[in-house]
Amino acid sequence: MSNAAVSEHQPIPRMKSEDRRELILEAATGVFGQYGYYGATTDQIARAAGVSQPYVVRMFGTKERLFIEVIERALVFILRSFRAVLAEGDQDLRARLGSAYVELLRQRGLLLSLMHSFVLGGDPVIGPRARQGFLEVYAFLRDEAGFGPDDANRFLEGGMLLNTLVGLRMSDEFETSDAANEMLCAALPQKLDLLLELGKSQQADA
Amino acid sequence: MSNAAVSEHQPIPRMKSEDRRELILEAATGVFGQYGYYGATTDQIARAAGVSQPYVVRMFGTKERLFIEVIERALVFILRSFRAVLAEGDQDLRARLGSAYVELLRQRGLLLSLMHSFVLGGDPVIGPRARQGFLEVYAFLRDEAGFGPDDANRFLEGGMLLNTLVGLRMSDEFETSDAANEMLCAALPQKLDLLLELGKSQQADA
DNA sequence: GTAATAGGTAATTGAATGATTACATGCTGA
DNA sequence: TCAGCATGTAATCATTCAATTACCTATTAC
Repeated sequence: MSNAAVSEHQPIPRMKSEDRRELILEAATGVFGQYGYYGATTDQIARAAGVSQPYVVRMFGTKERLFIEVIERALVFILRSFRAVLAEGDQDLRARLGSAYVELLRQRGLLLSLMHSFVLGGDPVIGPRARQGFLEVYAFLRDEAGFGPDDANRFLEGGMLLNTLVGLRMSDEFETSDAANEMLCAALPQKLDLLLELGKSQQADA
Repeated sequence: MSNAAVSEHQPIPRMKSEDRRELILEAATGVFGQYGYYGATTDQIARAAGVSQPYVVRMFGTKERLFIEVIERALVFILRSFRAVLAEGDQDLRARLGSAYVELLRQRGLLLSLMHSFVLGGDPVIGPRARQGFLEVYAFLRDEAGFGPDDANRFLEGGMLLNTLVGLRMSDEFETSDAANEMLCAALPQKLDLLLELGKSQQADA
């Protein structure tokens, strides 16, 4: 064995808390997306972010506040992504917004964390934020994208089915069930490849 | 105070376990629908059913098995309700099935328990059951109701948005938010009254 | 250089919760 | 009528988990 510099006490570098915050939010988005608000633990999130459990709690105060930050951040991502689409012109807007929505699946857990918040609308803290977030998206579609009530509704319907199919991991059945195959093809006219690809990579994780 | 018959030891009547089972499943459907699989506790369910917590666990073995039974029972309700619609003729089938689906909201927590199972598709036990249930509904639409892939998809899209709006308790904002008002009107062409009515009664519960 | 501050963790705690055990009592058939 | 089974509960256990405390060490400002 080399004896050089073995016990040299080299300092462990530290990150700016703002960066660490972002890492934790990203990890939390993934874990909340998979297990939901109650099912996810601060310890799982901490490990996914590579920090200790107390650090997570200290940085966000409570698990509840962390979850709120996760869904508010998710909403910012969605609206930013939608506005970018809008800035590129208004041809085929519906399809391009849909496409942008599907692309958000790349941010692991983002749409699913939101979905979990949507089904907890009865919660006194989470509920109001979740409703507000949903209504912000609706307001975007109506006021910025120029959709009428029916088009906005159609768009949201498609989004919620997509979220559900992703939550269900329906892509797992793509090859084993004809019905699943057909349903996924109908639900994702384009972008099916993206869903399948992400499905495989997350199987590898687990 | 009257002294008559005070300590008369009158027996506490007992229920057949099959009936009790049904009571518990109904209570569990409501509690799981509100809090989700992880958020609901066996104690809450027991209290809602008017029995002790150990009784719930003993009857179903584990909380997980209880949840599985809840979602399988929910699916039976849905398909029974859909088949009843089918038996009444095939005019306006889409609208009548949609109407029957909304009526299922009367069974408190039924659609929401399912929705919670859908977003836990990554769970090794819940996931497969949830996917199977969803695919059964799809198979009904295609094979029994005679929908094509696109119509079936449209139907499911509408269903998932309805589930989401119910989970969000969006009806709470019906009077306070123009956007919510408009969205709900677009999403539930008929049957809006039912949603609002149920929303009020469940506010009274809480 | 050296306080002071910021970025972190190990150890622990207190409450919640699913599950188990032991026990009590109503019901039913021979 | 009474033995055996079914219906049910009180008490408790073992675990998990969010939160707290106490402490350590980079980094930074002066």
